[in-house]
Amino acid sequence: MRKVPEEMATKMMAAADLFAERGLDGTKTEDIAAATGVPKATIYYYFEGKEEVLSFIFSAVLAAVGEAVEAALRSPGTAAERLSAVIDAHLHVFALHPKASQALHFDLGRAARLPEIRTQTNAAFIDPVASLLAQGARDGSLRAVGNPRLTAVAILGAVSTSAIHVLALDTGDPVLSLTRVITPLVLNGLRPEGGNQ
Amino acid sequence: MRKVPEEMATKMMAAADLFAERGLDGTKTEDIAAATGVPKATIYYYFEGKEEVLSFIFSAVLAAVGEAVEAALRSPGTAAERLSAVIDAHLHVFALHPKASQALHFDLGRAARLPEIRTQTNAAFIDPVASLLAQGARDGSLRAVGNPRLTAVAILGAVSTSAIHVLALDTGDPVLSLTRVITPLVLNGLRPEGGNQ
DNA sequence: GGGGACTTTGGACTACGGTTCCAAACTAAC
DNA sequence: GTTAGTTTGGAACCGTAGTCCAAAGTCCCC
Repeated sequence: MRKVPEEMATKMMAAADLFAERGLDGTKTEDIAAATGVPKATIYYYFEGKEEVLSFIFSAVLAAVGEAVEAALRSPGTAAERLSAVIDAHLHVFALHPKASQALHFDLGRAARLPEIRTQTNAAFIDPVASLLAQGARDGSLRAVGNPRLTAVAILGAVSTSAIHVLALDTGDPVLSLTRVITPLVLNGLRPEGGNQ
Repeated sequence: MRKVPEEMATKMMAAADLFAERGLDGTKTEDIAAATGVPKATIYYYFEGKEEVLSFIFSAVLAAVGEAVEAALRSPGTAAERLSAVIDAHLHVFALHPKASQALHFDLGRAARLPEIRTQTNAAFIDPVASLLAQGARDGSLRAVGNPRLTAVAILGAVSTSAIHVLALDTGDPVLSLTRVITPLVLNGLRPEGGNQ
């Protein structure tokens, strides 16, 4: 993949709508060209194919998740409080890029087979949350768990599955309100023995 | 879709491996024919195309989930205990049909666009769990939650995302051992106010 | 202001694979 | 033994992802 210029990158994000609506294979390269205003030949000049366009969009979303999560990690407070901030940050990205997020979730198989996407998912969410869980065990704000990484994956699953669910239902429910469902579930779930909040 | 005879149905399940490995589009109809031993023309006699083969397999898995969950629902005990049984039952299905489950998760987009699959997911998991949560609030074994349905979706997400994660990593970890990660997370997360287990 | 390197684009073309079609053989029922 | 349904190989059709190319445009350096 050639280095994608700023303007091209912006235009390409319009393809997220198509991918979210119809999936990668339901989307013709011509459609991408039409939706983004970038002619097919030009798309192929920059990308190896439509799968690479998809992964380009995914990368952008994952970068946004990564930044949001990182900022939340640096917020003040106990590990438990920061975990709650991370969940909110994650939900914010869904709210900000609903179509791209849906595309990411729906073409998960495609995505998961791309190594950079996999490492980016780890780096953006799983690693930070896993280490946060370890910190929580140390500072006493969270219960120690047997497998922090798997626990992080479970949290990721809970957040993203329900966010996608809400986006797909498309009742006007703001995704952010999910925090009222998820955060107590997770924080109580990881509440230190005997503790109460 | 014509009524699929028993033997054909059994053979077709072999296609799950392909779908899990390469996804629907990475799988050629010829490959399906080769893997199942059913010639292409015969496949087209019974199914409208490969997407219908996929959805046939998904339906089978979801039916298995539905049965397992229903059995768990009928087990004795408080709602909390039955919720724990439901999670185990769900994990059992992943352990029993790993490839088909992976295919289901990876080609989720395809699946989610098929109305029967969507209703089957609701019927097999979301509805029962949501009503279990309501029961738990009544029998006092679980905290009352604002939105039982969304909470059920979050639980579903936690279970399936981490199960897929374990299956994909393909370290010999048995999927069933996930119960030690998920069940405490969920049950503590839904523990009634002030209660301890 | 001319030349080289890179970018942009239209349009023709290729190749692959999903799907359709068909006709011959087979099976089962009555 | 006739009819209805099934099974299959093989050929054909067709849409579309991806390739190729050549003409034009842009940018920068001298």
